[in-house]
Amino acid sequence: MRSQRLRLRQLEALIAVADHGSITNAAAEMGISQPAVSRLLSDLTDRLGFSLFDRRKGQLLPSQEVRFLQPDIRRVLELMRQISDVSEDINKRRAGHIRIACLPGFATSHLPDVVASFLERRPGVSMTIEPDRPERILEWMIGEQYDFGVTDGFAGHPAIDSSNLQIRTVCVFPQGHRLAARKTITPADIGAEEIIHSRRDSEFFEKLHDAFQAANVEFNSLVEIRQFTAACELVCKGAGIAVVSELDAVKYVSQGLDYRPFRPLVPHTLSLVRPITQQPSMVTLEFMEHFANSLRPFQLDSAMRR
Amino acid sequence: MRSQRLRLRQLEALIAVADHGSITNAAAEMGISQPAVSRLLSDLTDRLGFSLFDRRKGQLLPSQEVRFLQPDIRRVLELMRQISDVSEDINKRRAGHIRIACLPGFATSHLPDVVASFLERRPGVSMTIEPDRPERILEWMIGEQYDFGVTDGFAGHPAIDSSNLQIRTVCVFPQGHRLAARKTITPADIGAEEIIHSRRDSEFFEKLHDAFQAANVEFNSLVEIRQFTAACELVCKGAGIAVVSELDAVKYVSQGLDYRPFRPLVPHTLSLVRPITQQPSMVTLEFMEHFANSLRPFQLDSAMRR
DNA sequence: AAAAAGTTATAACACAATATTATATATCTA
DNA sequence: TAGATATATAATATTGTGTTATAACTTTTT
Repeated sequence: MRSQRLRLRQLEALIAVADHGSITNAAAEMGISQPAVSRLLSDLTDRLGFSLFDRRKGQLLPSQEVRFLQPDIRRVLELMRQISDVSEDINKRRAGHIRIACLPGFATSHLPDVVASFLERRPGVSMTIEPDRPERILEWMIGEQYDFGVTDGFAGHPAIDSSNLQIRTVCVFPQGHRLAARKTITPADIGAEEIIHSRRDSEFFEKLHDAFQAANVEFNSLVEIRQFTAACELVCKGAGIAVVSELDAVKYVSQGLDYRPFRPLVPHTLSLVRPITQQPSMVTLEFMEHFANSLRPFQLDSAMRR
Repeated sequence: MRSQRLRLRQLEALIAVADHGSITNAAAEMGISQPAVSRLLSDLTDRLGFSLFDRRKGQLLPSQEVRFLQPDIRRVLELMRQISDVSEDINKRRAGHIRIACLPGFATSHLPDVVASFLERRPGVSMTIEPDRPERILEWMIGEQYDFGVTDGFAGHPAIDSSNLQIRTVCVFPQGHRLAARKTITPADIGAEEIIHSRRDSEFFEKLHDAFQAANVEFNSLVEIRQFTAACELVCKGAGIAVVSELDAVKYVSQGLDYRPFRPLVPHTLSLVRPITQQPSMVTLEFMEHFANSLRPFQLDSAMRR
């Protein structure tokens, strides 16, 4: 016995000869010498135990046995080529899969644009986007079910790597509202209005409420809601006014919303999270950077914060 | 760059490590030394251009990128194993495909038994059986659409390798018929009966008719039919009597048919044919032998012919 | 039927891949 | 930090894959 294991090179030679009718042509096609192919085939014949070709007027035709095996062999070669191609794509960041968990509001407002612009230049890359509540997002990070998450008011967890971003907030009101006359809006300006706001147990509500107390203005609560986008919807309908992240506000301008900066600064804290244990794939890293960049225009940078 | 082409061995190592959590275990599983696996992986890393594993508390976990490629890689390895297995099966005559063309009568009478007993001991071997007219069977042989054919009255063709078998013929009649009293049956015994016989342009009809003429007995034609099996059906129903191959006659005993040898000897010539240009596969050769053997009990051997 | 042309097999050898053992280095566990 | 365990590196043997040169065989041509 000359050879033990079935070698890929032998199968390549087999197919090349089957496709080109002679060892000489196959060798030319493979870019190697004729004796090399000759030996690959003789080794393969030893290994398989049956003759591979019938010679008919100068042409080598695959034997019945080879014809029986051919489909599988071609599939192997095709798959090897594919693995090679895909791994190259991975290096060019043109293949891969990213699993994102985010707040429901994000999934419908800011994220789609970011994802679309990211995927546009990366054919072959796919994503899973799962919108859910903050607690669930954290669970998913800990369980490594997702590669990247966007949540808010994240307190920290040993299994989660996070970075917090301060997002500018604005007061939103229907277009043509009396508040449009002001350049910035303070609690005192709002006193009379009914307010649509986030949950009372949220970090953002607390900070906002503190601002009203500090200004000695009554906080006139109308609706308590989970998502900024829902607040914007209600404001559009004329139900009241709200203080939301600028990120969400800009999406509603076309739907009849107007807004002005809110003072004092009460930023909304967004948390970008990922499993700490797992090394993120290179596309994921790239996406996280892309996402962070997309938020920069809305970020409260330290220069402005004072 | 250390390695050019993607090597099968590297992929095997990758999967072994992914499955066993450490290089040491993977090496044990593969039956090679730990440094060997270590190098395979380092070469593969160079080749692919991204890191393959994340180390987490002593365990090597496949990176996101590897997880993305894993399904394809496993499929390749699975296919290689399969090709190896199937080629071994081919050697044991436990895999392969045989395409048979035969006369319609054969497909329903003798062939099924032969095929069944052949396939029984050869799991993995499959067959195509195509019943058709003799002319079509020859076309198929010439066109190498089929591996093996059974026909009758074959005259010879340069592209077809054939062997002719003389099959004993018998006179068939319903059970309890007056002819049952005789040991052998001659044209003279049949004179009064109405005869169901094969087509007038067939070689067998000609020989049979000659026998009647030689005995100076009128040939009392009732029905002309293509297949012996159909003749037997009619004889069972009491329509008349016939001279058919013993091969077919035996199948109808349980359906009320009786038979006696016919004299003079008018054998039915069966032709086993195959494409001459194509080397038959080993299973095909084996089947042809098996088939020829199955006919031996019905064959007119030279000792009896005189 | 012999010569010419073309194809394939074999021999001798070079180099790369794949394995080995021995050993250094890193990592985990207690 | 020490000891145990896992991995990487070095030196080297073996085998797979390639080369060129040449012999043997087929097919075609004369």
